[in-house]
Amino acid sequence: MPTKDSVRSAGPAATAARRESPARRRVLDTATALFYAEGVHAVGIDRIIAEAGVAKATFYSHFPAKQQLVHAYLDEQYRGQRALVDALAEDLAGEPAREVLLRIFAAMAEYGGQAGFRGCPFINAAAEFPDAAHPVRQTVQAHRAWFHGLMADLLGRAGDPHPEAGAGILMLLRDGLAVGCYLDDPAALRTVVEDALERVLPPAKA
Amino acid sequence: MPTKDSVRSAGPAATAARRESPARRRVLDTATALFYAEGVHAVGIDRIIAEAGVAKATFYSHFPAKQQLVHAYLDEQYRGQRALVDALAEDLAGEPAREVLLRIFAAMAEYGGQAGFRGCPFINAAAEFPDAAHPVRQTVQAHRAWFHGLMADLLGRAGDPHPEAGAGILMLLRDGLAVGCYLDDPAALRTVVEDALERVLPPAKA
DNA sequence: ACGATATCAGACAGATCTGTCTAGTCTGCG
DNA sequence: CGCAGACTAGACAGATCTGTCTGATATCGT
Repeated sequence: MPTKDSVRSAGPAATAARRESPARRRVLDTATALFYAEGVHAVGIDRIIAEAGVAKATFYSHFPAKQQLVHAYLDEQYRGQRALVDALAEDLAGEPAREVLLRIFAAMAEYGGQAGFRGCPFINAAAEFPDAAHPVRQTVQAHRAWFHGLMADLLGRAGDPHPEAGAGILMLLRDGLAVGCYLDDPAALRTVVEDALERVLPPAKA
Repeated sequence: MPTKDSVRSAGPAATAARRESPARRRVLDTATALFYAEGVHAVGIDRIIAEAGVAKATFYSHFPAKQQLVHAYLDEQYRGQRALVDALAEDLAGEPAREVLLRIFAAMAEYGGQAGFRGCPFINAAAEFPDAAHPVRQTVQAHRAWFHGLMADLLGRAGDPHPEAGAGILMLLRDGLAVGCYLDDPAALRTVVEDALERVLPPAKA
């Protein structure tokens, strides 16, 4: 059996499995923390490379420009959120879909209560990128489309007669929850969102 | 009867009635358009004074620093939104409170569908200012407290048994509506938010 | 006419930003 | 050993940003 390294440029699988440079990872981790905590435009390359402990030339060998780093940051957030929620849904595969929805929102509310929570990275990034055609905005769209689809799917399985309409409402609640956990009291929002879901979701099967 | 100008430093009324410098107004109008459309950090002073047709010294004679301009921008947004919504509520003084709520949300959804809509200026500004103690963030808080209070008040008058709980939900819907009108399809959201309100609000009196 | 005030045009300083480039170091593999 | 690739340190260019300052011009009340 060949080691990963012995398989070189032998197809897409090899490409995907290629180990990530530690310098690149450090840069992306640092950028993720800073971009999220302070905003994309407020954080300069110099600061990222200083805090990541990476030389400038190294940075530019991994990312052609800052824009690509921003895009990589958001893309990773998208993949990460998806993986997290998908894992949660898989854990609850036996539960009724309505319960899965409740748990997803509960998880989001709990996450929004953690120290350092600063809202939804996609909403925040969209605020800084007005051009809807920008790659950053396209990742935001991808994230929204995924979440909307997931909501519609779960609503359908929960017996909602109009899953698409309901998904729109759950999207409102999701965005409101993210914003509210940043700007208002996250602890209070936990019960608020529970209450909202009770009013919005189709009643649990008797 | 004295003219406005003949009354000088004769009390708070005179101060409030003092005419605004046209240059200052031009600066604030230009800044409002640019900050909202492109974000605060993305727009520099040079650009604002160029597009406002104002000299740099003039700008700095009216605003000690950019921060004050940003604050003035948000403050004016806050006052403007309040005035608009209060005027709407006054127009509908005869209507039941439930109807007033529906109309407020309908107005917001319609506003969010206009070309150039780029989300809620307060949410967007908050995304760019991480420090909760910053004056900008305090204006954001003031706006949120006002809207939350208005919602609770109207819900109370609409016969909701738990107006505070309901106001939290309406806050979720408001934030979600603003974000959604920016990032999704505003036309579709009009019916979505109507639908959500029907599920959330206490039923209309028979 | 005169003085106060507002405004304009633009140079300037100092910081910071992005991105390029040079030159040297370290590491692992054949 | 010898070489290739990844990395480091930091100078540098060119743009841009905030904020200050000088000096000229226009307006307006008295």
